[in-house]
Amino acid sequence: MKKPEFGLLGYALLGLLHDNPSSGYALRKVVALTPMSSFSDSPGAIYPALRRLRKAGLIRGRLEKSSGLRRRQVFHLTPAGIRELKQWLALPPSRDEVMRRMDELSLRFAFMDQVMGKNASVQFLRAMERELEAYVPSLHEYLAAAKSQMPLSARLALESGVRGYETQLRWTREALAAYEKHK
Amino acid sequence: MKKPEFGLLGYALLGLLHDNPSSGYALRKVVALTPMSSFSDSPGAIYPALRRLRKAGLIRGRLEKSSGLRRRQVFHLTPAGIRELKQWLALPPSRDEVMRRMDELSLRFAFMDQVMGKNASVQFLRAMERELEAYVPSLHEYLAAAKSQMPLSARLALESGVRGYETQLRWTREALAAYEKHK
DNA sequence: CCGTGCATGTAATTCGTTACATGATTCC
DNA sequence: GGAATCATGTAACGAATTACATGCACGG
Repeated sequence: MKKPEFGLLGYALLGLLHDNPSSGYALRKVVALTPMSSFSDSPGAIYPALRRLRKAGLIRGRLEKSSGLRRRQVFHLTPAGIRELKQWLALPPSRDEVMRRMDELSLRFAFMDQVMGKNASVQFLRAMERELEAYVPSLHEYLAAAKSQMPLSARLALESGVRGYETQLRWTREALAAYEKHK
Repeated sequence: MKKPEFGLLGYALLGLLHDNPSSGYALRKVVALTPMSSFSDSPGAIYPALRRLRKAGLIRGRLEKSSGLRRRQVFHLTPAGIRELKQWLALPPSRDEVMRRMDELSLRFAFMDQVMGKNASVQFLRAMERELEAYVPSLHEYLAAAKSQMPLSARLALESGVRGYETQLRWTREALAAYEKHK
């Protein structure tokens, strides 16, 4: 009996619903109109994802007839949904995530303060700092070893990736400083 | 009659095969051991992708019995494969790609010098610079308008994204400078 | 009465993932 | 003889994409 998994989109929706119970249509607009646009706002993505969450008992919908329009359903988290969201947010950033799924880490962190509190945010940032501090030097090593045999554009593309991780590390440290000052 | 599409992985494989005809196993190792690890190196990803490319006539395999091991197949691009690769590489970076698919742009650029020549690389970078110059200010606007209502971690997560695009823009300019000097 | 915006959904297809299966060779 | 490495593949499943379908209400 394996634990069911909900995609990144599923968790994104849980996070959005935690603070603002919303209809599917409203969620689509949030995804489309904010810098969450790495997700698809197509109905074929959002509505099936909501149905999966509902079937798993993580969200419940209230039908609203009031506003003269077509019936719409406002979803909110159930206690099980809150538990699932917190469990996901509590995962510390792993090496693998830092290397290949920074987008998921950003998403987790974005919800962190509201759902888990500032202490959890600081823990999260510290773990991310550790992983990045280990990963960035290994990228530099690879680059130093490989650069001489690469065409210019390939080398530059690789350097662009390394820059990204360095920027992320700098950001992590500044974010930690922001929490320090905030206390 | 719609033009068939090959996934990002398909084009990655075409790009790798352009300079180094390789077996599926060798391609898996390249994906696993270099910073191309955003792709999956699982056989369930690589082999079906190769079969699709072969069926479309973009690659051909030569069976090698020589080395005592199990029979292995070394793939190389056909003329149609080279055409398809070039057509993909010739696409100028669009606004949408800059916003949500920077990974694909990096991949295109990595193969650019070898397959299309340095002039194409410069054209590509100039277009990317234009798109980023238009996009970054709009992100700043959004951030300025929204930041006051956001919890700290959400604001910081958003700022991390903006930093990423700024870094990318700086990199683009430096890359252009590198090509200037190279001439 | 027609287009636009609000609002929800399904169908076909494609692709990736995990897990499994197979087979040959070399090293210990 | 058994583990590790080379090498290729399939099957079941899950999830996203595009495209289509539906229905209500309001403004011009």
